[in-house]
Amino acid sequence: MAVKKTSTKRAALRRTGPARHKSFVSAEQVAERAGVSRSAVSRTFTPGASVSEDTRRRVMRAATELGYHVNHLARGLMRRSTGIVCLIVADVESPQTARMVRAITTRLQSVGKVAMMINISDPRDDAADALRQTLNYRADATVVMSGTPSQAIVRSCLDNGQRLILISRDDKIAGPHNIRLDNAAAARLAFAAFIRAGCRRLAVINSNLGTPSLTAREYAFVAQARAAKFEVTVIREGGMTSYENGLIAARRLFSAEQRPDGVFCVNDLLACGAMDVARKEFGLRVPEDVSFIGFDNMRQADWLSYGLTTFDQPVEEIADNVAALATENGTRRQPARVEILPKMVWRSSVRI
Amino acid sequence: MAVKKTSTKRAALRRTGPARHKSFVSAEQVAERAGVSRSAVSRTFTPGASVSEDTRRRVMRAATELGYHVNHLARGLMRRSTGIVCLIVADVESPQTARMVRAITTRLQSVGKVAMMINISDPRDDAADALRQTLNYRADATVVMSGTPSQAIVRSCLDNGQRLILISRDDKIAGPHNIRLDNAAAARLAFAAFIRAGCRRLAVINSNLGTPSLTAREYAFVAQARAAKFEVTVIREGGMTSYENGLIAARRLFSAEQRPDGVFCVNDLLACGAMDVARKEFGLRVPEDVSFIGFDNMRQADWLSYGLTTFDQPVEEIADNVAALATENGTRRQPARVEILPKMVWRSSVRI
DNA sequence: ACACGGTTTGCACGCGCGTGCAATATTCTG
DNA sequence: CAGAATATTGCACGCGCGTGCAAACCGTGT
Repeated sequence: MAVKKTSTKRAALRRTGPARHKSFVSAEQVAERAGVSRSAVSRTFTPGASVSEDTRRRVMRAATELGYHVNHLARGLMRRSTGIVCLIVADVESPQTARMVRAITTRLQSVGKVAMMINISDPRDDAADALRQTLNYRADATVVMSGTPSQAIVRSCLDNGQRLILISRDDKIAGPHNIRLDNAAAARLAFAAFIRAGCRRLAVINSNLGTPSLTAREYAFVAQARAAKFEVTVIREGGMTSYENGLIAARRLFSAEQRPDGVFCVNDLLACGAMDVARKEFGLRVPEDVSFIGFDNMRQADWLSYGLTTFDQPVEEIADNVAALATENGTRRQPARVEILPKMVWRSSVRI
Repeated sequence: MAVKKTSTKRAALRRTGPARHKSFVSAEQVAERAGVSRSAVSRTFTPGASVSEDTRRRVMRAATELGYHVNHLARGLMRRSTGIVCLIVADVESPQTARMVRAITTRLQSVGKVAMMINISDPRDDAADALRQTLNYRADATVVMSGTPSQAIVRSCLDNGQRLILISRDDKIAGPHNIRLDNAAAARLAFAAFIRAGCRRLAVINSNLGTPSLTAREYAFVAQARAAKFEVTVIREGGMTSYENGLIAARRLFSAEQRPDGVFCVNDLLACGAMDVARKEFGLRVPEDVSFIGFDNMRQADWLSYGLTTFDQPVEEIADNVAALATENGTRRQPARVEILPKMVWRSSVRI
């Protein structure tokens, strides 16, 4: 009884106290108004708990009248799970990344999670600061889409029981789940497509970023071509795989004596830039004079001005995997390794 | 002394107990290892608190050894602020939205906040579910970039003392902060530009979305043109202001007997679609045969294939305002009303 | 030796919530 | 109608943390 009294006093104090600062409604205030114990309020908002229909109604009424909303932070303190999933990303503005973010956040919401987004400025960053944030907010899982986390911080996440999902991080890091694309296989398909189209002077456009997955595309293409006794010009331009660097790279490429007739770009942004230079600045026709193949299948690849043949990153499938890994509860022995073969999307930038 | 003992026992139990489930390290475990009280640990991680250099070092050592990370959720329970800012968005994949999201999340991080992203499926949604999430996580502030929140849920947020920032929501909602663009002024500038270019047959391309800001652009343009005795064709196509709807709208527009020679598109995506159709499907030259003006200044507007004259949404300035409003602590009497005049960006899609 | 001012430390409480346990209310069975 | 079985409720504790308060400590001056 004494306890009840003090609690009532506290609640009353909050409403009329000197602080007067607007504050969130607590379960205790709802309980007081509904004339029940605080437990009853908790149980009303806990699916499967034992509450009579009568008290549930009274609680709900009081809750809506007061504008009560369960505090997920406090709830996360009790339950094992906070419902938060962190997304670590370097370039949300890039069309492909945005596409992936959309797919993942939407999918996560549909399984009752909420996405927290953490930007890192440099894709080559080790993302340590970002992962620390992740730990600070006790995220159920962390999805790393950019950056190459160091072994130390990865260990820290894993030791704390946090699920870690790496997307397209081809580095050899032990522990976390991994979702990757078969970049090499795609690059070999690209080479085959150029040969079938009759291309003889091949080129690759990449950036100096040095991300493993981008490098894998370049290397596999070059290796396959060299094995078939083809010359390949490799151009790496700038620090990001941006449209602008595609422009610059193409200018260098087409200013050379021997102009290539088949250009593999490690992503679509570079490809769009390169195609624009080929057409607007060198008067070349695509695909008659030069063929292009990109990677990602970003929305713009399908625009009339480009019609870019490319490889689709199946973002929905990736999102499904992320959601599954983020919500699974049974502790598995082995980290998952999902490998997806990107499908080639034929458009009009390669001769047939 | 007795209390100390039980707490020690608890900590020991956690490490070797039967649960064996990996769990996060708590301040108590750090305290035990460092041989200090838990308060000392708290104070070590609280800037400005009184801790001697000696204990601070010992705490830090124990913390890194154990892999301790302050639980921001529990901290948010005590402090007034959780550090979370919610972003409510409908179409993260749209280039302009992605651009804004990048600017805002980056800016928020630089002032010590972290962004939580909530997707809503339909921009016409009232975003009630999303705002409830916001309240559940006790976000310090909520930024609404899409959707038109109903007065009821807005009230609920405000009553709970949550800051609410609306971006480009021109609806008349009382209470929240508002950051908007002067759409009407921009539209009038567009009209003036067309006239100076010698355009006589004007048109507007819009969607059926009916978002107030989009509608404002259309209406202001039409009103200005009518006032100057010009005919204006208005085409509204589809439910979203997408590239694809730009294609469809332009096909209708240029199939008419009287082809327009100046087209104002309420955003850049529509404009790119429309330009592509004009050039590829109707063989028109831009800007010789027809001029285009868009809105947003998304990255693609500057691509060689488009060179679109448009109005810049100053995302950095908007992000600055958001960060300022999200962090201010003094309770202000009046909600802020920021109005920004978008600057015209001249490229090559309008004759000069 | 003592007093005094300043710094550091530990205790204890509360933030808002979920949940095991025992007490109580309700329904069912014979 | 008694007694058992079940459904509901309240109590009390703990989740991990910040912080006011008083005790303990340290150095200096007399």
